[in-house]
Amino acid sequence: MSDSSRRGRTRSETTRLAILEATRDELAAHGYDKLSIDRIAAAAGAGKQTVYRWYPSKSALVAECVLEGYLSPLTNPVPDTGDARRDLRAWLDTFAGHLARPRTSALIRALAAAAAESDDVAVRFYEDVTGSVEEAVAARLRTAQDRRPGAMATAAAEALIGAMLYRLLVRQPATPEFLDSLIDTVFSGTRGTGGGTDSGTGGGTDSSTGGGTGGGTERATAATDPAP
Amino acid sequence: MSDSSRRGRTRSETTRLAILEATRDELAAHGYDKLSIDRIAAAAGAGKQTVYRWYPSKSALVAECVLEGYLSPLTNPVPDTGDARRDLRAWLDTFAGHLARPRTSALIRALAAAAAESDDVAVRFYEDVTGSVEEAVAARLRTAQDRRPGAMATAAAEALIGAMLYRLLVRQPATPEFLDSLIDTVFSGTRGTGGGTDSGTGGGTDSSTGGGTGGGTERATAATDPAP
Amino acid sequence: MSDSSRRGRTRSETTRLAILEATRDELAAHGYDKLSIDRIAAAAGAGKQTVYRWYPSKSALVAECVLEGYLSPLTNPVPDTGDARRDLRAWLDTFAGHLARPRTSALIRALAAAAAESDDVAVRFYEDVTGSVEEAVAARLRTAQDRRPGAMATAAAEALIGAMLYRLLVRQPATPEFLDSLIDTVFSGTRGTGGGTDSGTGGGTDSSTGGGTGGGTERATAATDPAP
Amino acid sequence: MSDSSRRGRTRSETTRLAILEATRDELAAHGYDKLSIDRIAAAAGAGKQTVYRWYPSKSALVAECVLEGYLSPLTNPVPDTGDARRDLRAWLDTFAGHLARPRTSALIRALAAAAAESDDVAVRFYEDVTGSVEEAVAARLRTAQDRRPGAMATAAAEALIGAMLYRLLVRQPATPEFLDSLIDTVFSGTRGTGGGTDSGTGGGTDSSTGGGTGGGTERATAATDPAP
DNA sequence: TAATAAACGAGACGGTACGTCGAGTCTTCCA
DNA sequence: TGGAAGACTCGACGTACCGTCTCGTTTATTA
Repeated sequence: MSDSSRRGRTRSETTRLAILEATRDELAAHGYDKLSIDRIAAAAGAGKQTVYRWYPSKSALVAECVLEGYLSPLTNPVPDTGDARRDLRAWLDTFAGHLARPRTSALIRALAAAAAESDDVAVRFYEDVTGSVEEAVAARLRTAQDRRPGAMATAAAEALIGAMLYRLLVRQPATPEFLDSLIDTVFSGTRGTGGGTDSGTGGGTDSSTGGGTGGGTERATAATDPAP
Repeated sequence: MSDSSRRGRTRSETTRLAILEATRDELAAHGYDKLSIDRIAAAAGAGKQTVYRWYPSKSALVAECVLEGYLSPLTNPVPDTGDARRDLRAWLDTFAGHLARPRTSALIRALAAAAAESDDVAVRFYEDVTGSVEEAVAARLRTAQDRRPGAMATAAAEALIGAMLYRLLVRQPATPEFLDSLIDTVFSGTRGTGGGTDSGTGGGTDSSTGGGTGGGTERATAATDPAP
Repeated sequence: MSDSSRRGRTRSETTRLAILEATRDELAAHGYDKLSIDRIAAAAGAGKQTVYRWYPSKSALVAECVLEGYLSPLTNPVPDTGDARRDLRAWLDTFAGHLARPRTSALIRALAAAAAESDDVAVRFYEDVTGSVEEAVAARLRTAQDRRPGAMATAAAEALIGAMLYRLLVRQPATPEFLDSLIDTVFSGTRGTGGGTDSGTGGGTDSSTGGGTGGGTERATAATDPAP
Repeated sequence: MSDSSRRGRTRSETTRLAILEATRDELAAHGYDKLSIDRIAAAAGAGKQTVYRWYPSKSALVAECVLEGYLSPLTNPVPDTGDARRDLRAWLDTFAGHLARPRTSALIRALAAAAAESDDVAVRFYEDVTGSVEEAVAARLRTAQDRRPGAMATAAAEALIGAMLYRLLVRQPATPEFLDSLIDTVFSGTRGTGGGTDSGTGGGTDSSTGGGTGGGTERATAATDPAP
């Protein structure tokens, strides 16, 4: 192959990884638009040219980090205990736990900024990170008893992820109460007696059941209901 | 007042506005992290010092733009025809229409980047722009017949806005189908486009088959309405 | 004037001089082609941009140094005691003394390199340094009793200077013996260290004396002549 | 021997020459301090390592070029017709002719710069190029009828060469008039009203024709004398 | 006829300096 | 005395070469 027969010294894997790690650290420490290639190269013990040889731009570098998985401590699996609502609530909690860590939140914000500035990063970000998270969430919704159809599962997953990202961007903490309300929104629609956020709207519970709609929904709702 | 009695030349309103407009244009044209104060000053016909006199940093400048309303063609009112689902669907459509314009999307993305990088901008962004949009949406949900409680209305509003922002960031178009699914998610919870998708919930079948969109929405709305 | 009415901060004379001095030192220390603008700026306590603002290239910087007189410890006056030969021999000795100092020789070599690489520097070098030296030497020759005509005085001056420069470039020391021979060449032409060296052509002696031109020359020649 | 019995591939003469030719071309095209080993290697179709294997530095490379004779189109023989003055004037003309060619002058200037920057190159330059030229000129002077003694012949030769080099460095053209004056200076010492530059010195004709031998030199001197 | 070893082209490596751009500060003049 | 113009220091940018170091290949010599 033309590839294998290429002459000249081969690319140093060690250096490649050192650069990516340095980039991740810089990203967490200074954010996307303060990224300094000089600093990254120095931290990686590499020459600047070596960085530029493989990554023509800041965004390409960040994109590679994404691809390499350095930036996705987010992709934890969605549990499956049979109760979709409870499962997603648990997953959401873990997710929020990650985002609450200063380093991770800085990283995600930096990544959001990178995605905002660069189409390439945005697409990579979507395809390699949030897309897969989203798909995992959507898959869990599809396999729930209510058999939520594909498009809706996607929309629901994006609503969850989008709301979390939004809170992160505007610096609003994702409190347990908020997560509850979010899950309620996705699982109960308008009938939000909420997973307990609502107080004293006992009637709400009825109405939800009264919906007479899905047994699946019912059970899911019931699952998170404090009082069966 | 001490203000009015201050000696010397008074601040030039003309210049102030020229700076803000130049900033907005730069933001739309180059994004947040490529903002150049030099360019802004030149475009505004102002000295750099004049810019720095009033705005100590890039983010303060952007924040002022936000405050001034240059960046919020987004705050269009939520209609109220009595049908909350239809109203919000309509509002979402308008919203998506704004975001589909290249200049506006560039602006919002730049603003998201600014918010990601700067706490100050993030808070301003929230308080002056998305917060009020969110509140308008939440308010509409609260006044709906289902009397969605406060926390849930907020969560639902953020789910809508967050999903839209997320789509913007990852460069996924907000198709009408997606908006439909989003509204369905918020209004119908688990029952998707129809209860029929659920396993063994006969009642749902009708609505799902009724499918389509407009009709579906109608029925979906009806379906989730606790009190017909 | 358009110049005097220019607005904005005025050029800092302090900085200008610091840059030129740093350049001179760099030139003596590292030579022309190892000049580092970074180092010059740092040594001068100036920003690189300030250097580049005023001097678009290394050669322009060096040329300015020349013009400013930093590089011409060479222009010592040619004495005039009435004996041109003795005067120029003395001047040549002083000249050689300068060139023997390591710092000065490094500077001149650097300058020669700069002149070799850049037309601009070459012309400046000629007009501001060697040209004036040459003219001083030529002037002394013209005012000698032999009234050497203009073009020849120039050629003789360039022969002297050129020979010195050549010795400097090829690292040959300018010994007193060499300086003697050089003066002999210029003042006695073919007759070398003395008319007697010629192969018995008495006429030659006549012609030289017969020139009638100079008793002065005669005397000057006699001065260094071993055999009167 | 140890040399001939060495194992392994032998040095490629083709490559060696290609490198030297590329160096010469680079030198003429860009000058000494802009020499790029990268470019030379590329132009020679050689790897950088091959260049470095044989020439540890830019100056060694240039020195080798000198040694190889690539840089000495200058060493043309000094004619010997019996009239030293006329011979050297002719040689000087040829010499000036070489220096007038842009490529050659660029090469010599580059070489002067190299000599200015590097002791090694300077010594090589002297020993292999100008030294031999100088010696040829000096030898012609010594065999002249006036039997100019060794030291003076050297000084005179260096005066000629130095003056030419100086003119080259400061970008002053070596006009025929200048060459005449130079020859006059060396051959006539103080009495020169200048050979060719002077008009109306009929006597000059005689001297030139008078050729002969010793008288020739004598007469040549006389020829330039305005006053017999 | 192998095995061995040096030189070869290619080109990636850690670095240094380049010349440019922008940030934010500090004058100087004008209105 | 506010504001334009613009020079200042500082630091990062992305590029060009430096001289060194693998790579895989080619060509001699030696076993």
